[in-house]
Amino acid sequence: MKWTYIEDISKFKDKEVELRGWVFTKRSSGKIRFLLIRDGTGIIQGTVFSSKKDDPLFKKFDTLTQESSLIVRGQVREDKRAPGGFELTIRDIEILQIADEYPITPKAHSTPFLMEHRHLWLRSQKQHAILQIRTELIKAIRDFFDGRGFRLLDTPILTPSACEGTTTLFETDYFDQKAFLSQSGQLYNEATAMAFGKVYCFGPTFRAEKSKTRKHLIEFWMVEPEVAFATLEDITELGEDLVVYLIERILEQNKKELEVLERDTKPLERVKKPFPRFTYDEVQKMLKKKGSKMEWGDDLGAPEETLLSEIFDLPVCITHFPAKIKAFYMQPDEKRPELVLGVDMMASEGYGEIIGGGQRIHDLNLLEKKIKEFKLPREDYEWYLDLRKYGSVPHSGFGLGIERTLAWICKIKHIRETLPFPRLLYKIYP
RNA sequence: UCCUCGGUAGCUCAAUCGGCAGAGCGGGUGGCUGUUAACCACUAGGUUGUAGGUUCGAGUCCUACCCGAGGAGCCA
Repeated sequence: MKWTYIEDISKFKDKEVELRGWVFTKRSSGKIRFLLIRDGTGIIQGTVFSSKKDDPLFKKFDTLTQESSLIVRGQVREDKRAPGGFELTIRDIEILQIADEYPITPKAHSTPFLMEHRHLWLRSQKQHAILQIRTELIKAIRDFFDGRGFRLLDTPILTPSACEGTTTLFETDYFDQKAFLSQSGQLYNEATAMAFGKVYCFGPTFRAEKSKTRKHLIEFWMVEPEVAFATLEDITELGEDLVVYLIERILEQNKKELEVLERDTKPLERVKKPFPRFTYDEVQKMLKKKGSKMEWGDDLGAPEETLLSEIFDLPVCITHFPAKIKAFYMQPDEKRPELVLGVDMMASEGYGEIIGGGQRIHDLNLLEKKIKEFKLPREDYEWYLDLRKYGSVPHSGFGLGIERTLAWICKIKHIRETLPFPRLLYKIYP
């Protein structure tokens, strides 16, 4: 008999199949019993009928507990009464293991309890749907960049120095030296961009920041493109194209999952180019008018992000930030040197910043000056300065946070559900 | 790191003014031929986060600590 996955079940109408999976739930009603089987690709209801009370199949059924592993064989039938439209008439049950009393019941549980059982929570429908979208999102990101001729060139996770600040870095031993877990692949990306033209890296990022909010993770994933010769304008457009493409792909490929999550897809369907685009000056004035306490020179806080998404129902791009609130490598605006050519993209529906990037300094003298101003150890940046000595060109890039993007697409409250095993402030179990 | 709230059965919660620690779900047993978080009956299940204090008496009041949640700052 053919081993079949539940997602392919519609191809086997009226055929005998073998399913391998786990007990999702079961119900019994005298001489008919219902078994909901999940195999990772879907859930199907199996039925056992018998006129005999002591039928051996009933006896087997009765020993099954939630999440017991098994192999079932039977005939696929179309049945409108069954969730999913197809049902399995069970002929045989082969038990692999009878599960202990399963901690996650079909009733309500608190988040702390579920997080303690994250390794099991992954089997629940909603969590399964989110992570299913995650795998599609990652595939879509790869397809977007690969389709545009970008080269995937991953940057190191162990790095000899801080890219930006040192307070938020995880430190570890590297033989007799110190090493830090990467906070961004950007500086290395700039080197590979000068070698390959347009590149991206996709990997985990580590921030020892003691932030405890629904938008923060200690370990998160980021895709970072970097393009030689690109300006702020070019890179902003690339960011828009990427986000539009990702939303389209998920809407196409993950209808079932979005339904499980009860996600209203209308706000996502609206995500088309061009996004509203403003300079920092304009945004600061606009928000001030709406009651924000943000002064010129302040970064946007959580209340400002909420306010922005109340005004616009599309993601918003903000450019030309005060140099003081951005990183040392940001290219200053020619007309107003107190500003830098950075761009942040705020997701709609209050999800906040998903993209941060901009144009990088390509002038050697200016970069040297900035390194001094930011009191960075020059010896750590010699290789980075080399990029400005040997054929320097204007170039730009950005980073897109995978988990924040996914939280927005799924419209879930907390970012911790967007990856299989989130690392949160002080929390590293399981 | 700061502010706020919380910790009672395996889980989710209740317990009036300080006065016998309870319910639903889950588990077990039995019943039911179409269940959808099935239903009905019975049943077992407790060091009330930890340590100390006040009191005739503390789940409840006080002190310290531990753990968790929400929010802020910072960021993607």
